[in-house]
Amino acid sequence: MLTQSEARALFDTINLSALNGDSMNLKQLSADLGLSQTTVSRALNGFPEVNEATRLRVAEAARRYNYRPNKRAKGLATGRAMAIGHVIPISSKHEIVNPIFGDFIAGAGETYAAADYDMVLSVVSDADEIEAYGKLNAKGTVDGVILHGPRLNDKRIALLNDIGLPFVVHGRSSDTALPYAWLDINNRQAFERATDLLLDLGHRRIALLNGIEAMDFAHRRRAGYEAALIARGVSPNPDLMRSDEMTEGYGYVAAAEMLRLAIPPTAFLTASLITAIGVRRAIEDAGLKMGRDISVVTHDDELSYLRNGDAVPIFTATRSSVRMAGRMAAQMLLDQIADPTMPPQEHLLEAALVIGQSTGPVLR
Amino acid sequence: MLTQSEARALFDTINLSALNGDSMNLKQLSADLGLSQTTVSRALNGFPEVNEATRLRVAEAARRYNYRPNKRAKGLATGRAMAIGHVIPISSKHEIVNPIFGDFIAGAGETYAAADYDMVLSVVSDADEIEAYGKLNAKGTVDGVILHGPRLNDKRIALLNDIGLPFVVHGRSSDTALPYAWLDINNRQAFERATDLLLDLGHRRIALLNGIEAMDFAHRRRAGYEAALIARGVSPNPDLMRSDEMTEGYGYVAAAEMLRLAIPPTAFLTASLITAIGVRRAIEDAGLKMGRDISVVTHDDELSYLRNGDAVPIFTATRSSVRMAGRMAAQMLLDQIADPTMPPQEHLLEAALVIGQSTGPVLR
DNA sequence: GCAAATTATCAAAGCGCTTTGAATTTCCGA
DNA sequence: TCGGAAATTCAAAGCGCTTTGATAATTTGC
Repeated sequence: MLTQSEARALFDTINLSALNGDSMNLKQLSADLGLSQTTVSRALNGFPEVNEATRLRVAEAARRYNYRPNKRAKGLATGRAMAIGHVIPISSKHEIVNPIFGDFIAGAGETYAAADYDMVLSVVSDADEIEAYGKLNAKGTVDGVILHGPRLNDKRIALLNDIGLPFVVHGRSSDTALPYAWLDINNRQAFERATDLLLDLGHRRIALLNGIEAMDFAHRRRAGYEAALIARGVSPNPDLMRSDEMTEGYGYVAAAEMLRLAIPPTAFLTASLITAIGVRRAIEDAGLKMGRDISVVTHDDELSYLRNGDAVPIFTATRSSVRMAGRMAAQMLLDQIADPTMPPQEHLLEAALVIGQSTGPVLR
Repeated sequence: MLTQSEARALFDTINLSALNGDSMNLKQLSADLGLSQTTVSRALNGFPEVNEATRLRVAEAARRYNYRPNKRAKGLATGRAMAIGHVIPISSKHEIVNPIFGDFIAGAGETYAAADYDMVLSVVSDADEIEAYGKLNAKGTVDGVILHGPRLNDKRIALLNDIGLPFVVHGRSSDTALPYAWLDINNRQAFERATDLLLDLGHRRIALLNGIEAMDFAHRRRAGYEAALIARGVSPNPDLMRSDEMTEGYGYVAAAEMLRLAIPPTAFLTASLITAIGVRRAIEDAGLKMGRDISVVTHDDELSYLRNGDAVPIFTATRSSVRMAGRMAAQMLLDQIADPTMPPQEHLLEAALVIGQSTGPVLR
């Protein structure tokens, strides 16, 4: 018969951790190895002052016990969370929980995983977004954040600067005085080129189904569109411009209405593939054929589950992978965290203009 | 002139924390209040043994200093991570980074936020998924996980049971012996009813564009579809069944091919709205009209940015909000964590069958 | 062959919180 | 007015890690 403490001692020597996950810890592991916690910790973290033979022995034991340093303890000791935050405001108006976000997150997640960082998502109501950053920062939940969906003169940028939490903006914010790190595509130029293409094909009544124009990207796209029109002496027509959240239904309704105008547009420029799909539906409902009767150019974020055709694109499009953007933005942030003295990085990606089956010369 | 230590002392009394986030902490706060850390901690955490006047004084100071307990320290002391994990395997084959996932996450995120839990996303390569759970568990990163995209006899369920990490499955896994917590929609019945509807309309050649059938939900949907056919004496025709990832392109290609058959189908049953959009494109490309020449029924997850029409649905559909499912699954998991003795909860949601403009009687 | 330098290891403090067990204060009825 | 119960508050230990500042073991230089 064992005494209670004997039983306890025996129990402790048995390796349960590999099975039930009840955490082998450093104390236990170093006791088993007959080493100090210091040495074991250093062996595992690649410090130079530990004997190579010892290191091997430690590594082997760690593997056998499936030992993984407790994240909270490590974080508390080092002062680093090893996590990056993404705040997702949820509102009826502007849904950032959209397909673009999913792909961006996937890309960023790949980068985090490679660097052994976690990704923390905070879903908050629109009103609580500002507070959410303060909270993440004060609680020390994350080492940095990615800022999504920047608006014109976005006040979140100043906030993050003030609280001193490293961040990278996916997109840019016009009229923001402070320097800040950002990764954006050249929205203005992309839409200018897209509009140019349509003008080259003889189109003069070109409709713009833009995203919400309080969003910086949409603002820039409209600027590109208007600049291209004006450069050819076509004055932008308010009847042919809409701005809304980029849903399929928006594309359908807006296009259907415009096609019923006395002088309907001959081409559409839309802000997302999903909206373009709505436009196509409206075109076909009107008994017309896309690419012959009506041209469509869209922006294509190369979403993984919504491809714009295979070899030959369905839609003529300005194209830039949002997933790649996620990977890059995440890396920028990790770099900045690793070296906080670095000046804010800026990254402007050019979108490709790919020709698909949705555009053609204007009919006379 | 101040000595260094005087300057330091002064510095310490100034409330910088509210501005720069350099963490007011419990020690500092209780020193300022002239109270012990114990009392301050208890005041903030609502323990009964603290004087109400004191509690007010503490709360007020905490607010003024924007004090938020350090998450890692709290977690280390309590042994709880206050975080839930979602593992997202990323592979070329089966993209879980799909629109459904985004909405589910949004729903779950709402529940977590309300309970002051964080959401941790782990993006891993397909091969690393199993290890990812072990890692999250051993490091103590999360208190539980949601299991996504269960397959038939999914081995991840046994793994999570073994390591003792609380989890809830979004979906179910047929042929799994162990009891486990799950939330699923009644896929079988939904597709049985959808097929019934088409049969009632006189259709006999009904095509099924299913999801990947290694996935449990797709397996059940096919079972429902076949059961309905057989009940009416129609034998399932392999030429009219496909199974693949639910993209738009898949819907288009599969439908286009089937419409070229010697005896083409008169109706399609598809697994997602996106696939249905591809089917519609194929129908229109073939010069036919959806709802008149060809009927389409789809499953609709009520994604926030991809609505199936407004008042009148575009597609006749089996409908169930995946966002709501996210909310519920998250709550189930939190409940289970709060009371680990609870037997695993099971939740079966029925899908609504809503009639849209995409179905009609078969043409003779 | 011995002091000095180098290498390998360790004990203990500290990260910021919670919680235990004890100490202090206040309140009440006898 | 006094002793015990109730109400408050506190000091200290502990969560599992890293890191500092020794200490012990081994080599090296002369």
